[in-house]
Amino acid sequence: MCQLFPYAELVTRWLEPEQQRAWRAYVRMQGELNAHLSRQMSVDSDISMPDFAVLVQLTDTSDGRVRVLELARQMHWEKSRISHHVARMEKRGLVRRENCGSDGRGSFVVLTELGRSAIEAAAPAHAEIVRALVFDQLSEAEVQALHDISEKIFTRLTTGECASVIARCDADDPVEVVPEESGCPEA
Amino acid sequence: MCQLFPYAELVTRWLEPEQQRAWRAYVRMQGELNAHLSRQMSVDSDISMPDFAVLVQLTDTSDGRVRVLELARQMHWEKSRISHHVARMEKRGLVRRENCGSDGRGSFVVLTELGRSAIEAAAPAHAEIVRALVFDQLSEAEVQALHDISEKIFTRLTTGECASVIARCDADDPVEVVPEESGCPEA
DNA sequence: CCAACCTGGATGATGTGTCAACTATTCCCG
DNA sequence: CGGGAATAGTTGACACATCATCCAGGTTGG
Repeated sequence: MCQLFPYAELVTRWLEPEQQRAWRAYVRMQGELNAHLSRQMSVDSDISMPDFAVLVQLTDTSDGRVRVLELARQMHWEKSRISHHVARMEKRGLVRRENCGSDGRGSFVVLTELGRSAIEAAAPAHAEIVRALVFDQLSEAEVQALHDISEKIFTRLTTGECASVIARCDADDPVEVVPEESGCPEA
Repeated sequence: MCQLFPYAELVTRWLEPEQQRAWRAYVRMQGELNAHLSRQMSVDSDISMPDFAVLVQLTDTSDGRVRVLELARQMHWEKSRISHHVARMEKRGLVRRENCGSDGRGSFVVLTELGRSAIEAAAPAHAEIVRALVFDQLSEAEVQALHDISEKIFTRLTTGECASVIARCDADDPVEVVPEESGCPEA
């Protein structure tokens, strides 16, 4: 009755006991949190989390228009993912594609009015639920720890031999991670 | 150039600055880590992460056979998810379905030899990569913090008004979370 | 016994993510 | 200028997740 979750036996045998407890707790939490945020988003607005993420990027630019691959790079998505997703969003009127005059192969993704109102409607509830589910549970020290832990792992992921996905999108540019407090491992 | 990631403006306006930093770092890390683990798993073995999770559950039982909904409950998956996934795995020979004698509607999911050897082949590399990507980056204190943070959020997710998904599978039984060191918030 | 209901599970539609291949442009170099 | 090579983006096939719906086998109350 202790195998509430995967990784009970096989995996965690090669991790220290505290490590395996932490890993199982993390994986489980992360899965539930993602599911919960997605569901909540699609319940109290008409968009999904991926829609939301795209719309945020567009909202962040002054003119609400971004080149497709630029979007991919900012979001750490692969180009086919962004392409497919933009196609779906276009079908629903959340964005629109426009040809790029200066580069014949390129195109812009442009925020529509519908898209703008959709994200404005969705954002407050999302922020609220993140606060309620995550930050209301944590002390200041834990918030700091969450940040540091995330940065360390992320840095490891985008450094050295394992930059795979990311490498597909920004090729030469290793990845724009602000060191900020690296204390970077030997890898 | 600071909008490396979603949630830059719209969302995080309603979180404290340190909270928004932590949230963005977490979301980004979590996305990359999931992607990386999945890719790695399918590169150096013939199974996916979801396959792996199912196989772990089966391996954990003495006889390698579990009722479908029991599996769903253990993994916090919804029944249709497990049903679809088992169907795909069956097609590849990793598991097999067997009718349940004592209950005419029920069926067991049974680990096959192929399934057993698949997970035995996949597990070491997976454990190794988790260690390398995660635990090699963290101090003991951080491992502890990761555990505590995850537990707090998970507890909040599975307590009170927001037990939605989970509620779909274990109905009456609120959820089997061992308190273990709750220090549970007022929620 | 049988009708209403509940439960275990399967199914189909749709949205999403990944990979591999493809097209069309632009760039670069001779 | 011309012919690769790189770049921007699309497409199709497939794996995966969710939802709503369905069905068959149990359970219960009359």
